[in-house]
Amino acid sequence: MTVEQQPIASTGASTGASTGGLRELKKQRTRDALLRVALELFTTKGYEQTTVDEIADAVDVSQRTFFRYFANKEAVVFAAQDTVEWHFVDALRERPPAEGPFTAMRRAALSAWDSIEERLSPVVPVTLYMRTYQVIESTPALLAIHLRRSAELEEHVARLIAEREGLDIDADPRPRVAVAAFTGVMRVAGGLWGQGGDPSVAAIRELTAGYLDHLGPALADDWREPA
Amino acid sequence: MTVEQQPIASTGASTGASTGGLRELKKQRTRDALLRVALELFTTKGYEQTTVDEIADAVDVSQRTFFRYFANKEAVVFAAQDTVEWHFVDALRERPPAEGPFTAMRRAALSAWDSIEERLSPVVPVTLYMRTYQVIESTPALLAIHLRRSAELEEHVARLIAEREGLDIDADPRPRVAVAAFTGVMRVAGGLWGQGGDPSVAAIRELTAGYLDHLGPALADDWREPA
DNA sequence: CGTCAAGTGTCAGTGGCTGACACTATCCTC
DNA sequence: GAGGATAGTGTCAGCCACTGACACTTGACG
Repeated sequence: MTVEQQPIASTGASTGASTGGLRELKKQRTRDALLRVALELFTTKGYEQTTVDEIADAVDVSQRTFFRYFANKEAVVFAAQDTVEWHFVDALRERPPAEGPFTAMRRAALSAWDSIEERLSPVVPVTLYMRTYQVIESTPALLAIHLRRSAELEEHVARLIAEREGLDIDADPRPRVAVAAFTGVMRVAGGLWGQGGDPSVAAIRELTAGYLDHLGPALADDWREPA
Repeated sequence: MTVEQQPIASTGASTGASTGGLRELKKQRTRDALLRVALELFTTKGYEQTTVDEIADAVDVSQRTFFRYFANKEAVVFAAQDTVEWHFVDALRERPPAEGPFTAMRRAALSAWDSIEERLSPVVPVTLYMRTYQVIESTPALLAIHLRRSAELEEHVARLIAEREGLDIDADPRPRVAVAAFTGVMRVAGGLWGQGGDPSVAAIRELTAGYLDHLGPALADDWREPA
């Protein structure tokens, strides 16, 4: 699985090209190679079954070098996830101020899924990301970290919502509470999608939309009316 | 910090005494000693600054023995948390069927805090547990695991709610959605309590109650009315 | 071209965790 | 109460993630 250095010109954008020095370019290539090889290995033989040595060997660098590019083994897994999450935040920032908080979050999530491909593919093929997400959901150690990262994102989003509504986040509990409820539902959808059989973007988009619709009814204390 | 074996009679209940053989008793004592020494060290010098060797040495057993009692270093931390969580589940089971799902969860949480002391103190002093919880909230690695455990608990609670309401959990999304929103809010309260200055049971109880009250208003899309 | 700095490999070491195996202590039976 | 079955423990060797130190190589730039 060795990844040979390709001719300089053909590198496809990648993360953030910065200035075009040869040094910078090689770094970019190494990072890309490590990222893709790692995800490929994780999705085929499993996260815990893959050692850092294997990844490094496949890219012909030392283990030490791997750790200079990624703070730890998990960091590789969440490199793509990071892009996806910021994509959602960006989408939320673009919602018109007239929309209420919940509507804004809902529409941001859906529109983010619609345009995820363009944003993600320079970093990593979308299908590889999808498979990676399934690995996250099914590997306890990764799921744990994913949830903590989600909690951090949640805090970030709560501040954004507070700002939107012109509220002091430490005085008014509603931003955090609303966001907590929202991301709670998102997580349920994500979890079920991870177990379900359809690993497409469309599938998670629809699942998300459906579950969000049930939040209002679910909080009513009387469930005699069917969902 | 060596913990010497006390005379047989004076052992205070502990986890689950089972039959009174000498073997069993020694095991119980070792486990207890490991648990308390570990929590004491974690809360004083920090989780990551404490090595398993230190804990084992303090109890005069080998590192290997530590790992025979606890699957890993984290398991010690969550031994007490486990008791607390099951206490909530038990409280939920005791709510009258007439109560709606959300009301039942809310009251179960509050009543669980009211009676946590009796349930917890045989395992570990309550103040030690409180300090441990703060360690969890402030140690990224532990927070991650805590969140994953919460997600598991959440699934369990969702099944309970579905059962209560006579619903098929795979057909009706409301149980999972309601529980996700509920525990999302609980988590926000827990997080803020961890940062705040008052490490008492009363403090988290009140914080929880207050935040749950805001869930309804927070989901309304119009926040012009103050909370 | 030569100097400087950035990037890399090697090495040694720490900490969490596991399997194997021999040893010791309780238990249970005769 | 001796003696064998069995549970629990210590020791040892080893894997893997990760880190600091240091020497070496290679692109950057005057």
